[in-house]
Order: sequence, then structure tokens, then C-alpha cells
Amino acid sequence: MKDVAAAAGVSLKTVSRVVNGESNVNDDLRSAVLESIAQLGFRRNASARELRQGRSGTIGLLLEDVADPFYSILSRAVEDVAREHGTMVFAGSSAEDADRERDLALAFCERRVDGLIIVPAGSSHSYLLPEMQAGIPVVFVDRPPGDIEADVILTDNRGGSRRGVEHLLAHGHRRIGFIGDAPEIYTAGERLRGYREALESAGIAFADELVTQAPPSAASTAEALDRLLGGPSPATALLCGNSRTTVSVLRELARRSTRLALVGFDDVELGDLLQPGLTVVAQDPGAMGAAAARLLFQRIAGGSPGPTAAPPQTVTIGTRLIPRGSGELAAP
Amino acid sequence: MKDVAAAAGVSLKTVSRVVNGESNVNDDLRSAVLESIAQLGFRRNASARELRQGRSGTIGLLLEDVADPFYSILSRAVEDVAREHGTMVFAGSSAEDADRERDLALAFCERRVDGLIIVPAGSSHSYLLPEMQAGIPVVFVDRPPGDIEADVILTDNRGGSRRGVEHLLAHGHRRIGFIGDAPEIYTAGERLRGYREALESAGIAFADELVTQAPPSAASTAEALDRLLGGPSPATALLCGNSRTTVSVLRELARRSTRLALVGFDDVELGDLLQPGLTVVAQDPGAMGAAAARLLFQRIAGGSPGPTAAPPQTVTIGTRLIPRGSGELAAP
DNA sequence: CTGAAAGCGCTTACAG
DNA sequence: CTGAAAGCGCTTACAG
Repeated sequence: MKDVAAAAGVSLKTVSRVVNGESNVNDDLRSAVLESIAQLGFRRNASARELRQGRSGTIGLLLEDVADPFYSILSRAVEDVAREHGTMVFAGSSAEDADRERDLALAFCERRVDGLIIVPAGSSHSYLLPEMQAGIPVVFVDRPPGDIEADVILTDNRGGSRRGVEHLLAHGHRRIGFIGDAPEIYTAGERLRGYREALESAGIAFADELVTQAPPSAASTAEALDRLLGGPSPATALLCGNSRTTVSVLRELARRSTRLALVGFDDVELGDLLQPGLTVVAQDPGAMGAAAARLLFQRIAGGSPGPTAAPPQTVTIGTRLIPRGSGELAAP
Repeated sequence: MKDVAAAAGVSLKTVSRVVNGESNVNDDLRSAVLESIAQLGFRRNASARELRQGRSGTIGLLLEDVADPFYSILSRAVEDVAREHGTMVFAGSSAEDADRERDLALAFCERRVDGLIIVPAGSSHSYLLPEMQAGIPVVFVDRPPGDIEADVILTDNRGGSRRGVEHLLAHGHRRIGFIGDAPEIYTAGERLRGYREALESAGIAFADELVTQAPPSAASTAEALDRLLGGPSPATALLCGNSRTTVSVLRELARRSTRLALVGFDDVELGDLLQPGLTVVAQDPGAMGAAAARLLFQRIAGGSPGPTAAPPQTVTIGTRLIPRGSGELAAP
């Protein structure tokens, strides 16, 4: 900027004014400055600017895995909202590892992000308290944080799951299985709860042998199906607690050429092209990302935290049941 | 850092040494400093550090759309390599818009990224020349840049396409259609070329009515299929030039209950669960992202550009033909 | 409308 | 092993 000023024969401050699009600059000086900028290939140094301003114009986005379709759609929605606010996005994958989540979050804070959106992997987030008190707003998505109070955007997991089971009940099923992710995972727990509630409301006793909770894998899915279909009173329908499990179940059913009424939690691409089409309880990752980003920028604009700030919000986003065939197979 | 120094009763420079993990610090002083850091909730300001060091420890990643599975997998691979180098990733979606690409790329440069990975949307990249001369290495992925010489990582589009057609030829087909993306798109052009080459090698005349080049949409796909299947000598097989087209074609074929031997360029999730399974020429977005990131960090380590630097490299990554049924339907 | 001075929070280069 | 001074490239606060 000093060089540009020298080349244009003006002061550094005038260059600053031009670069920042301030209006109160003489037209001749402005064009002289612009010319020098073009000639020297000048590009303002954001680090210096951030250092002085204290605001970085960036936010951090911490996901489980950027490559997972659910999170990549969420990610794009965050980016689009950030763009409206002239803000860039740092993205990182925690790979469901609490330490990695912490490292990334603190690295973002060291870069003085204006705010943080986190899909929590760990179960304790007190490490963020100093940062939040220092004025970095944090919004959690998909799962609530542990140990601290903060804004969080959730899917209506319990309601969605309940609705999926009710759909199967409406088609005459009474033996309905559930295969979900590991019980430590918040969403897995909520979805199981919805399953139980729906059964209870229908006056059907909960049966242990119809429920599996484990990280999705081909082996665990095969085992779960053995148990579901093997006994004296096999399941005639199944709610899959997440899309990885759904895919795993579909593969295993195809291998066995077994048919089973099926509802998947979370949509999968090409679900409509399967035979039969896959009925799902669809989440809306785009809406979740947008809601998280909107809330975050609201907090950023709100200024300092503390007792004056609005209390933490929990936003629950609804699901949509999409019938495509697999969930409408009638009970034998 | 000044506050930490005061609290610990040492100089600012000693704090700096501790924070940076330098070894030559007395153990007592070190622990005093660490205690003050914990107590004050100190976190080093990366902007100040970057300003002084000139290196930001970030790279920019510019994709067409973070939400697209191909790019989100590529993105994760880039992140993993960046992680090995202690580097964070700024990600942005150009949405296939040249202006947006330019804006994002220059915003990244203003943030003094150490390097840039770009899936080009625009056809001219001379705007990057000043940045590259200023020492920011740029690696292009998936498509080559326009107007400038630079490193680029490509899929073997032509070879893959050729192989897909040869596969269909081997199953007895002679009337093979091609539906690809708009001809301006580099990959679309290369894949069409591969299609032509394969036909030529087999001594089959190129037929205009069997080829469609348009952005994938339900309407354009329906039209294309009308043309392919309508004439006196309809196509018996089809190569789809990209995954969006493939999905669109599958939907349209399902609607018409028409079967057609089909090979898709680029894999799609659940392709194995369709009836018949979807045969594809698979790309390897993870390998592309990793290769791009590796090359970029090599350039970053290499230092200043100019005549001493190694000349631009083009790396071509092979495809894999995955037969799953749809491509093995024999010609009538 | 224009500019000179101070300072953001670090690291670099140097002295002891 | 420890520290005092200068400076990275901007913006802020102020004076004219």
C-alpha cells in the first residue's frame, strides 16, 4: 500500500480509502490510485487488516466428514449464507474423533474466526468456554454439545422416527425391527426413542430381539438381519436409523433375495430408482446449514456475549416422510 | 502475549518461544508461562503471526459445488493432505460461474493463502498471473486452465470413454448413443472424443442422431432418448457422459419401462443396487484431490516461481470400468 | 477531501 | 538461555 501511495503520489491513507471504496476521495486521485494498483498488481493483505480490525471475515465449519452427502449439502448451505455476509468458510472434518474436533476448533479460534459452526464429535465442549467468553459465538448442528449451553440446530429425530414406524404400522405391520447406530450417538438414541414411543402408542410391546444398535458395517447388519428374521416370529418390517445402515441393509437383502417392508431415516440418492423405491424419513441438511449460519451471523452481529445476550436457542427442523414403495409393502 | 509475559514475569519473547515450542527455554520459566496462558485463556493471534511470517498456513480450494459428491470426496482428500502439512483449507463453490470463480480466487489471494487448488469454471485464467508471479502456486483439477500454463490433474476422460464404448461393442452393440454435457465443458468434449475414437477403431461410422450434448435436465434427456430410440435404426446401447445425465437417463428409462444397455461415466452411489446394476467408468476423485494437494505442497516447498522452478505438470489419473449388469446387456 | 502518527499482536534479527 | 527493539501492512483516531 505504501508502494501504491508512492507511485500515485498520494498518502497511504488515500490508498486505503480507495481500496475500501470510501466515497470521499477526489476522482483524479482515485483513478491515479487505481492505476497504480493495477500496475503494481497490488492486493490488500487481509492479515494486516484483520489484525487491526479484530474481525477476520471468516467462520469455521466443523463437520464429521466433508465427503458425506448429508454434511456436504449442509456445508454448501452454510457457504451460501456466509457469502451473503462477505465471509469465507474454513471447513474441517473431525472424523468422529473428539481430539481432532478440539484441535480443529481451537485452530479456527487461533485464526480468529468470527464464529464457529460445529457438528460435535466429542461429548464435552467445555474447552470452548474461554473462546465463547472471548466473544466467538458457536452454533452446534445435528447434535447438542456436551457440558455447555449453546445454540443448536437439530432434526426432529424422535418425531421423524415415530412417523416412520407409524407408517409401517398403518400398513399392517406388528413386528417392526430397528437397526440404528451406536447408542452413544445422540441422533441414534433419539431415533430409537421415537421407535419405542410409536410402538407404545400402538400398544405393542417392545421386543429386544428386534433392536440392534451398532456402527453400520456389513457384518453387523448381516447379524442384525439374522436375528430379526431368524426367530419364531420374524420381523415383517424394518426402520433403519441412518442412511449408511439403510444402504448396508439393502445390500444384504439383495444378497439374500429377501423382501421386507423398509423405511430409512435420512434420504439416499437414487432411492427412487430402486425396486421397490425406498421410502424414507427425509432430513433437510440444507435447511439445517442455512439455519445454523443465519443464527450464527445473528449472534455475530449481536456483539458481546454475557447476560445481556439472548439466551441459547434450540431450533428443531422437521422431517418429511417420502413414500416410494418399500415402506408400503403390506404385512403378510 | 504481553499480558501473559507480565503475568509470568518474563519477556514477551520468552512467551513466544514457549508458544512455538522452542526447546531452549528454562523449565521453570516454561511452566510459569504455560500457567499464565491457561489462566488468561490466551490463544495466539494467527493474523499477527501471518502478517509477520508472510506465510498463512492456509490453502484455498475452489470447486464447482461442495455439495456434489465428486467434489466433496475430492475436497476431503485435499483436507487430509493439508492436515499432514498443518494447513487449513478455505473452500468455496464457483457454481460454474466464471465471475464467482474469479472473486473467490482473488479473495483467497487477499487472505494470502499459501496456494490454490482450482476446478476451473471460467475459460480464462490470466487474472491469476500476477498472483502466481507473486509466488502463490496454483494447481488446477479436473479441467485445464485457459490462457495460462499451470499444473493440472485430470481424469483420463478420453481413455475412459473409449473403454466404455469398447465394452458395449464387445457385447455386440453397433448402434451406441452418447449423451454428454454442454460441449464448452472440457471433460464433455474429451469424453465425446473418446466415444468417436472407439467407434472409429471399430470401423463404425459416427452418426449425428446418436449424439446429444447439453446440460443435463429431465427435458433434454427425454428429448435425447426420443431421438436415440425413435428412428428407423434405434440405439441399443448408451454411454452417459456424466453422472447427472446417467441419473436423468435412468429416471426416464424407468418411466418408459425401456431397457437399454448402459454405461455411465463417473460412479453413482447405490449403482450396485439398481436392477440391473449400473455399469460405470469410475473416476477417482479422492486420488485426484490427493494428487492435487501433494503437487501443491511440493510447489509451496519449492519456493519462488520463475525460470528456476520445475515446469508445469499434467497428471492424468486413470479410470476403472466396473461391470455391474447394465453394460453387459447383449445387443438384440 | 487529505494526511501524519500510533498501534493491532506477533516474529525476526540481534545483543548479551 | 533471555530479552529489547524494529517492523510486518494495514486501520483508527485525529488534525487540518
